[in-house]
Amino acid sequence: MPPAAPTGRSMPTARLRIGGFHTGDPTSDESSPAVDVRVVFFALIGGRLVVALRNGDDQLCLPRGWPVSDESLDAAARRIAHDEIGLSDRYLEQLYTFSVEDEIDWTVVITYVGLVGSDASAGSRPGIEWVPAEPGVLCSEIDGRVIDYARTRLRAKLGYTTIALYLLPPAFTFRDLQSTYETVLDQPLDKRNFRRRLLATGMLERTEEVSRQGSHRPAALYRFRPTDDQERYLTPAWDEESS
Amino acid sequence: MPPAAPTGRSMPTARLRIGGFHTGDPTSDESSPAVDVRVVFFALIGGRLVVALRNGDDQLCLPRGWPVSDESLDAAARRIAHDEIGLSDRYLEQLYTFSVEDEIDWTVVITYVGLVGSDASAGSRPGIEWVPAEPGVLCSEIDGRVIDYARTRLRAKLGYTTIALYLLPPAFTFRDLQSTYETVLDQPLDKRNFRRRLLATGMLERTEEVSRQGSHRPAALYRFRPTDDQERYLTPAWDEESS
DNA sequence: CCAAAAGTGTTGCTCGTACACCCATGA
DNA sequence: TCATGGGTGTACGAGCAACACTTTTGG
Repeated sequence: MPPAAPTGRSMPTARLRIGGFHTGDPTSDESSPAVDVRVVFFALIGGRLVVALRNGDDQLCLPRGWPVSDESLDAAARRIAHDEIGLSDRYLEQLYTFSVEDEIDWTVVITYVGLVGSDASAGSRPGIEWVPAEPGVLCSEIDGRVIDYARTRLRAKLGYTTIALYLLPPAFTFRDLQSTYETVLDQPLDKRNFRRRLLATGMLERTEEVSRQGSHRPAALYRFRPTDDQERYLTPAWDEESS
Repeated sequence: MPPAAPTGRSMPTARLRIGGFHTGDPTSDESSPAVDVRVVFFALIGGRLVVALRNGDDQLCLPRGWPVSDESLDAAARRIAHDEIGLSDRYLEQLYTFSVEDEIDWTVVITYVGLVGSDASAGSRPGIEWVPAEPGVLCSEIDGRVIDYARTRLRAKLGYTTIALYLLPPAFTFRDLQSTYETVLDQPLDKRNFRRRLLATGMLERTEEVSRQGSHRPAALYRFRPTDDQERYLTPAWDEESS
């Protein structure tokens, strides 16, 4: 089980809450934590994996917000995606939940990972900064660890799912695809084996178009087959939309 | 993204909340959800995979509790393990977090999976019932889905980790081990291949003792090597112990 | 015609799977 | 000696990793 780790100096917000109550249990007036949702948005910019950070109290921090009533946690995460990144319809997955406490606040933090097409950085709201997703990102320690963990999971998941899709534009060359994998996995891959393996999955579809750039042979453009229902492995098929 | 899924016929909603607000926003006195932690405890009893349920309002439900201040979520889950199952030092892993809402309550539920040695059912508190972990368990619909999902994850994880360890007594025969896998995976396995594969992992250590029972050749007893630090795959290496 | 990236096959090895018989014991 | 489960080896196929040259284009 996850061994103890530092408690994290997170945000002094002033927020009190009274009454965590419970079905059947009448002890209804103890303090109970605030809840907030944070999202690690990844994108590929200039061949680097980057995350979206915004200004926090005294340093950069992950985009965040609170769920409102009548809103599932997933919906809250989607809303944050929309409000902060201007992001429409992308990949979003729950990561982990933990609690943070300091002298003032007690907060339960539900974290998500979101993937954004490389273009979307353009559409992101002002106040959002895209910084390289390497260990030691300038942000709170807690958020830094969340980012590291998110990256680890992204890497692991790239192996057995099609989520790379969400980091790429609708049409892409094999080189684009391979670079994406190489960037996220942080290791070089063999061109022929990569091509063979990806083609073997049947996820790819070659389009008529080609990408001409530079004085060399043009590259065929591919897209993902609309068979995109396998990236949900290890995520519950239920999540109640309250509303 | 987990597309909207069965909305769960739970909860018609009343409960209003205004304004999801953000860092820097001082609107601090709106309602915020209660938080509770539920644990799906699995054990093997009589060759069946069973879960621990306790009496809820009108039906069985998962063992649960709320985190108190100065207590991490993991610690809360451990406390529940101790209070409800009388469980000391076993495997516990976070599963998923979601929110539930009805006319009265708005709750964020953090779920865990716990694994219990087959013996431990004896030590469980009165009021706990161990029921077969099959789809359609008699409990609330929400809890039922949590159990199903927990089982799915357990099954998946058995493939690439050593968690089977926690469902077995300290010493066990190869048959015990194989039955455990077969029960959880719900499929028969080849004896020789199973043995070879498990030995190849190097996790097992043959003890001097044997298990004599029945009129046939006694079986060698094995135990897991104290190399038990790999079952944390896909779980963050950090989790703040507040306290 | 040159530079630069696109595209293409084969081979060896590893790992998983299928499969059947002898062994040790208690009754 | 018999019934019962414990314990063992081999052969095939699938899939992955390593590896180098030809093709097409723009300049």
